[in-house]
Amino acid sequence: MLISVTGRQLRIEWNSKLRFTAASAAAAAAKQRIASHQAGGVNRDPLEGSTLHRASMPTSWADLAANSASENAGTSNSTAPTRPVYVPPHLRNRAASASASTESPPAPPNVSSNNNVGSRWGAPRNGWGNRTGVWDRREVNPFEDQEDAAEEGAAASGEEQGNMGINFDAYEDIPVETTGENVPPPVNTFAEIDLGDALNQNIRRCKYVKPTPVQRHAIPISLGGRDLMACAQTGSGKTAAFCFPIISGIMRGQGQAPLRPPRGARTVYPLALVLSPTRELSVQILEEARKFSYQTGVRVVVAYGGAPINQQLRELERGVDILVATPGRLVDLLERARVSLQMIKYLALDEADRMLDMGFEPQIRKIVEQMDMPPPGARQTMLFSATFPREIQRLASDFLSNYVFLAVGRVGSSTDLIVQRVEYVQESDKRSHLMDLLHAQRANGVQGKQALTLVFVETKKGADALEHWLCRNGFPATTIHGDRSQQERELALRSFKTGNTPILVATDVAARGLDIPHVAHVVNFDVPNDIDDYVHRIGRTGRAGKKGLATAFFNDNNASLARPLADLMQEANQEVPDWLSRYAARSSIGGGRNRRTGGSRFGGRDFRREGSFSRGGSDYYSTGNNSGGYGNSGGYGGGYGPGVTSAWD
DNA sequence: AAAAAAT
Repeated sequence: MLISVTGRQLRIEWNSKLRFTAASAAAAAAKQRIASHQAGGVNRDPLEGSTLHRASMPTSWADLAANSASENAGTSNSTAPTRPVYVPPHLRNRAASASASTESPPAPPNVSSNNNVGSRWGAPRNGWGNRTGVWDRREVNPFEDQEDAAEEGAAASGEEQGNMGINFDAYEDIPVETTGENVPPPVNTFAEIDLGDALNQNIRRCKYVKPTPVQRHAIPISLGGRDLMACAQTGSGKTAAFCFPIISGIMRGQGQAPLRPPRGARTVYPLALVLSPTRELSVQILEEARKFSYQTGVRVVVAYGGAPINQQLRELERGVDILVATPGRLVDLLERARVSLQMIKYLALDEADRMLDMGFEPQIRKIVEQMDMPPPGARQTMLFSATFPREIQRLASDFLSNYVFLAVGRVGSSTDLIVQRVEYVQESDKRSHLMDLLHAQRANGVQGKQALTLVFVETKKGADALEHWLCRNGFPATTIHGDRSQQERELALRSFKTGNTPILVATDVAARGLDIPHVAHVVNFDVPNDIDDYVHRIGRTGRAGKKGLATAFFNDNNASLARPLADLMQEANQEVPDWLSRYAARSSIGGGRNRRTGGSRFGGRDFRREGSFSRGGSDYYSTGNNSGGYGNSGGYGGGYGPGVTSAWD
């Protein structure tokens, strides 16, 4: 006890000292990085990335020694300060699988006496590096529920297990196109890709039989070391598409990394960063990533606002390889120097258009460009966005290096998975109309877990009011919006997912990315002003290839959406009511400012091509390479032949 | 105009 107190005090003292050196070291590192980058010294291929780290590492030995000394001061088995050794995750886990059941598994020789292994794995007391083995006993089994369920009822098929049962047939005719130089060819199966045993096992546990279109294309591109700009929505298998290459890359331990940079002892150095717009989405990504990285030794940690920071700091101190974060909280952590981005090899931006809509561009630019993150080319960057407007194009050219552009058609765009209905409902009739729908649903016996209803409203107050009203009228409802505490939000989401309150009233906080199985019906109680928001909202149903229904309450207040809505429905082979067509014709006179840009069923297209078209030159990106251009499903016998070209006509 | 996000 005394020792730990002493150790703590010592660490605090050292910390303040180190803060000074950390700043100058970071500056030196940045200079060095820029210099080596300019000199071409940075290895652009992460698959042989060892030079990357060496080139960018600060080498102040004195600071390292000081750091080691301070870390060792409070512990009993310390010897002379040793050189911090990086042990890649695949080695960390080696002892684990061999001796998971043993009480005290043997430690790899290079770890055993290393209390200063460092900050990435956090405080010595908690980090794996300090324990007798590398097995993280605290790693909870993310598949527990599922395995329990499987034991109880052996009949539990994939289909029964929520989003595990993906209807792959629905994906078959999703059009995909890639552009860029030397695009790595897509794969048809996970087996074709060398992701490693541990990851393959997790893929099996997830019951993923076959990669989705975005995965088929994106995974080889990322494994090939290329940057990626992907137009795809959540629900298309995006999370796995960026997680698999990251986890596999980290496990390969590309680049014997190195000495721990001299920085505050409590600074952590994640290898991968995933940015997402909302807290709930971050949590969801975390949960998926934990499944994928189970027993790989790769640690995933989440950081977001609205929750006590201390708990997140403790989690970080236990070590982090992949950090999932919302921008605000991450900036906070960076400013406190609790997180350094120096070691980032993978950067993934999820729902980038959403993040810009929410005004995150300054934070994102700060994180990516103004802190200590390696520059494009020295890291691998994946940018995901449902749409591809000018701002995203700018972001792409600033953040990415020689990237591959990948456009995946909307899930359900070419099938009738989501039945869209638009009903003309006056503002004052909305509640009773909703009640009618809910009664009808109940009468049809569609209720309970299998039929969750998600009701979107425009305002937070409106959400609360509607929730109350529904509850009073015998429909168990809950609500999620930005005025509720994070705890309330998470509780509401859980209660909805479990079917406890099968109606969720939500603002746009829930519009994008959230994957809730069994949402059978999305009601746009208030129609959004932006067609993209509409697309995202209805995308909460018809997930993973299942059928869904979307009903919109439309009235005179929504005139501006008439045209894009009618167009969209037509594209999706939905029946467009006559009155809506008339509305659309009337409102289109003013000019289609709200019209979708880019290709019909895709969120956008590679603007580099448009650029080359408009310059009148040859189409650089689609000629003279092995895979650019329309209908680029070469070598990929999957069933989307005709769909690809027609989607662009 | 509203929503989200750091405190």
